[in-house]
Amino acid sequence: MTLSEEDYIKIIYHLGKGESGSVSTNSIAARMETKPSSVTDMIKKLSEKGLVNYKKYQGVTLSEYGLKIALSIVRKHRLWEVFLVEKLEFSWDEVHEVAEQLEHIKSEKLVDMLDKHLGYPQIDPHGDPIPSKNGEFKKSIKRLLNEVPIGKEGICVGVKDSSPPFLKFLDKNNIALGDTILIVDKEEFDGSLHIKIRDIDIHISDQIASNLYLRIIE
Amino acid sequence: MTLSEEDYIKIIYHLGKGESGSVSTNSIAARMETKPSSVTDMIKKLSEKGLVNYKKYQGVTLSEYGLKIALSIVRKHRLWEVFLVEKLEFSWDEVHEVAEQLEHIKSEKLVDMLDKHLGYPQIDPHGDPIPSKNGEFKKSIKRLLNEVPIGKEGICVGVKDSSPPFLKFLDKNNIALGDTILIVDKEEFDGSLHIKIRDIDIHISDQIASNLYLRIIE
DNA sequence: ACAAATATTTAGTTTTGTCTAAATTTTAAT
DNA sequence: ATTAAAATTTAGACAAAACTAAATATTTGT
Ligand SMILES: [Mn+2]
Ligand SMILES: [Mn+2]
Ligand SMILES: [Mn+2]
Ligand SMILES: [Mn+2]
Repeated sequence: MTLSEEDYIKIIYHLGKGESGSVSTNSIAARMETKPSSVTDMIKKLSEKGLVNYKKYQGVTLSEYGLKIALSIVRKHRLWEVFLVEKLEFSWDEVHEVAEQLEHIKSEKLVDMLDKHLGYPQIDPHGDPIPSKNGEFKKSIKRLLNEVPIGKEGICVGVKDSSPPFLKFLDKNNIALGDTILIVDKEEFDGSLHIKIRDIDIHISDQIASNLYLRIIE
Repeated sequence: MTLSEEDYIKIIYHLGKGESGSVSTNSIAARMETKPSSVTDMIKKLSEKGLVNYKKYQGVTLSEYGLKIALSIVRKHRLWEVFLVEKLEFSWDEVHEVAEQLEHIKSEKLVDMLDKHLGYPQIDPHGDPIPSKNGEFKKSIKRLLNEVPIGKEGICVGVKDSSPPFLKFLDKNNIALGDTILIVDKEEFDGSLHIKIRDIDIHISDQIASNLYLRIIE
């Protein structure tokens, strides 16, 4: 597998999750930042190699073999992201570009030992699940913080309200994207929440909670 | 710089240290495991880019700019080797192939933070010096253990006698390639040595010491 | 149902890095 | 000083991955 083939396979995997299953040439071209004609050429090659199922004008889906490859690349990508954040002090939003390169390094032992070195993480810094060696992983869902049941834990992955006052509030309360948040308790009276973030308990209003997105595993 | 260009530059750097300075087309071809005609093509391109000095039939040398690039690749290669051994439990002889890939990852921050994560190592697992960010590094020399002055430290990089009995002896005494060895003292009488290896003091005969190579910095 | 718009594929080039075979230059041997 | 051997370069070709422009196929709007 060349680097380029791997990127195509990974993109087809990500796009293929948008229901319908079959992925269009143009959508791949957009994600790859290339031209549709180049995509057609590559799809033909991937099809000949048995990585995708393809019928002219009908879009493309991953074969079983292609899915296996896709998952192994996603696994590597997310493990490297964890490494960059946990070990090299990268922040949440700096890791993607580098992981995009590191995911192509070929060495089974490297991936295994990296996994071990990181303590077999289940999710990456963006809250996305990391496939196991044989391609299994738990689904994750994105929910507003105020809709998360008590006792659940998730990673802060986005805001609904992105106005400066709200962002400033988050900053002042030391809540940042990428933080792990545990829902400790919810007040019946006003819907406000007790949450635990970086081992510190804080209390936030329903208004705040309804503007923060959490990604939850399972 | 493409991956291939970087490999050529690195090889020209390594071959260029064998006196004479100028590197032959055939020697590059041998190291790259490619044909001399392919080397000529690449040399022309590198020459146009100002990375090497080249005159037809006269061999090639790195330009100042080319040397800078070469040192940055060597730096990355050796830092990754340290990472693999120190953090991922790779052994001495398993790291090269993987480092050969990792050295091409492009991210200044990655290299800086990796360096920090590793505690700013000065030498790689093979005892070779790691260039600093601005390309400086100490020279290293390979010497027989019995010729190393008292108080010096080095990394065990090879054997002169590779017969099974000798290798078995090393194994039994827990001396392995890649180990750091400190010369504690030398007995005048028989030339035997007191050395420290993995914090353990051991006593070895001159005969042993004259069959082990150490790589010493500076 | 049909024309217009959109999506996709084909045809023909380009760039990068490689190859083989042939030509040229340098080096080594008599 | 020639000649033979070895090293190097040139010429011509190929595969991978991209592009542009043109040709088809599919969808959509009326
Ligand atoms: Mn990638
Ligand atoms: Mn991620
Ligand atoms: Mn390399
Ligand atoms: Mn090394």
